[in-house]
Amino acid sequence: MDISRTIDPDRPVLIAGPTASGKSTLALAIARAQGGVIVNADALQVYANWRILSARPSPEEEAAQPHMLYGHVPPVADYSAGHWLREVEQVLRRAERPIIVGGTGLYFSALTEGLAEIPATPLALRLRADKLLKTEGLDRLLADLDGETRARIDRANPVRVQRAWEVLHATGRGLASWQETTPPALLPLSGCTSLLIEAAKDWLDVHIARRFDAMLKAGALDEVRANFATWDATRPASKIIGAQDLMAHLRGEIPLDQAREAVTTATRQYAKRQRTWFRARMKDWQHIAAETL
RNA sequence: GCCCGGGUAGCUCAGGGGUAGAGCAGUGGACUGAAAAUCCUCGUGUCGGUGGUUCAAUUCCGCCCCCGGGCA
Repeated sequence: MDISRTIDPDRPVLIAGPTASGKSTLALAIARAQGGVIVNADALQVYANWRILSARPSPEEEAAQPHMLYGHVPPVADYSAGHWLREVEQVLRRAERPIIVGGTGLYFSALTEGLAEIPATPLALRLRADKLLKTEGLDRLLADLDGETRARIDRANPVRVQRAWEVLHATGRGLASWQETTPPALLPLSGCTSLLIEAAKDWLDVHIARRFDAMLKAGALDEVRANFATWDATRPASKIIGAQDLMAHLRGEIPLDQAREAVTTATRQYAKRQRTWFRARMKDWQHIAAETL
């Protein structure tokens, strides 16, 4: 872990990598060696109710060095890449050198490449879009879009189509037009030390399985149980890997080893998607082998 | 021992005289505000073994092996 010797202590640090690859540990090591505030760049670790399942640093770790944007969002809140970016903007105003660490590729792209400044979709409009998609289908939403946007988005992807529809109806302006006027990035890559942890698939698979077992030992089932009463499957926070399957187990629908199988499989699939994003979008980052950390 | 039902892709299974197909898993990819989300692409495997019938068998028939279940 002598990597910190090669890191400029004054520059912001970005650490990305697939789930279970050791990002948080590396961030903590750098912070210990050089100081700095650790900033979360993981879409699920922002939620207050999923410390264990989201593999958030432990209370001890969070106390050992300053951590920000961890577990500060209630599960019922509206949250997105835009919310995160605005929060990071505030954090960057502080004096300490940030060490931004997480697995959400979109967040890093928004940070280092910029994000269109589009007003939030009002809830009522979101609900209208949900209903329209359900009752009239994707083609109906597509038909409403401006041609430029329609040409740019993935028309087979309901979530992308709905997003474009919502933007157009909320702002009167097409998504493509908004994206064309994306402001400059908050933190361009050139000003950072950017580290991308890479892990061989077999190595990562083992670590994913081990980490899930560690989560169980740490009380993952209790955490899921604590979320029973307020559970709402449609919320983004409920999409966390593991919650659905462990709930099924707690309800007696599947045995634990079946839940374990489902959770580790979903995690492997997630890691694969992360790898695809990183390969395509983080070519210029400094690559570090997870095995050497 | 006898009687049924099975043995087909890594897994679960569908199919059927002209050498086979789904779901899941896996692969590669996309992705500028739900991103741990969402979407797209990719399917050759001694069709349990062995004899036979047939122009042609994974498919029909015989025998054998294995796995369920039932009867003794």
